[in-house]
Amino acid sequence: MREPASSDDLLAWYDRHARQMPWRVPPQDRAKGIAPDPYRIWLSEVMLQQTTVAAVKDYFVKFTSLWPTVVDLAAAEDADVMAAWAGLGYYARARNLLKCARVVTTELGGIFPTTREGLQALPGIGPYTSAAISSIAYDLPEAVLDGNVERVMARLYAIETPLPTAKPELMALSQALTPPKRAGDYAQAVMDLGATICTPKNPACGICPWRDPCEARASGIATELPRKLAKKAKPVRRGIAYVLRNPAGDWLLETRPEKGLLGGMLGWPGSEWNDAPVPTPPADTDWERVEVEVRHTFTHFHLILDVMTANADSDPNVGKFVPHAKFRPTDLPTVMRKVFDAAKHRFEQN
DNA sequence: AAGGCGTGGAA
DNA sequence: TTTCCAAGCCT
Repeated sequence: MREPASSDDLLAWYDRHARQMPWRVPPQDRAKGIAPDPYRIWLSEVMLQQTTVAAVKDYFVKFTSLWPTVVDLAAAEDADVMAAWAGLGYYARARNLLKCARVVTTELGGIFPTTREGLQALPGIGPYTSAAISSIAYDLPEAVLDGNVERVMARLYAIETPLPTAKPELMALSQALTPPKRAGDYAQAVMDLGATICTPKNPACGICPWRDPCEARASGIATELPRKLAKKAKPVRRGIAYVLRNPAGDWLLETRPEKGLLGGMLGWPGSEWNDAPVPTPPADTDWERVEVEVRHTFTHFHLILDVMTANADSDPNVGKFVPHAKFRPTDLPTVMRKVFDAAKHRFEQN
């Protein structure tokens, strides 16, 4: 009979192996009573939703440099925040980030709620993020359940039920293991374990602090868990993007509608994206097609774009010309930056 | 409540 | 090349 998993064993491992991150207060500092800044924990957790630590780090540093407090962020221009988020993906997060910052600033005096319920009432904060802020920022014993914890719990207790059906069961197991003290360190420890030891493909069971109590390891099925329902195949859609420059060298761009794909972001005018896109040139001029197609994969479809370029002085029927001096390709979402990269050689001087 | 919503790195 | 998937939320 094996001993059940203990949070103490994991915390002892975390004390020695905690990863360093720009938003993290290391366990040794935390033990001295140094508390994390709820603003930084909130910002990091929103950025980390479905996003890797490696991708988030630079964005976190940029955001906290530009906007050191939630009050600073609330006062920012929408376009500046969307531009700073460009490339990170899931742009609804950036829109909700601003909404949340403004609610906290104008209705809550710039102070984040200190309960899970209060946090979860805010835009962009769901079950995971409310638990993460509660535990990491306030040391409340709220259990986090993200992809890491799902995998660790499924293996530790050999849960064969596929996701997402197994979520409630995994949540109960996660809550049962969450200790009353050091809840913040514990939450970060399970996620570190999932990210570095209990990985999806080749878990390093030999050096896992929970190798003894792990039921999946005992049964030799660790790599098979968690089981998941099959996912749908991605369809291929096509589209046409138009890159237009006027005689002054300005670029024709449009701010996309708030809702939907790439909502609120800058982009090139273009057709709809479907099986057989209808051309929608934004100005009446001589368009030339770029030889190479742009390929990009979104969450639920593959996209192939034809890129059309032109120089024109007639008034376009959509969008706004952005002065060349103010145009930064890095302000564009990635698919639109790819379009620019494909088109730019057409506008280089000879 | 099932599907929309980004991106880049790893295998 | 393709697939998987990473600290999910919203509708």
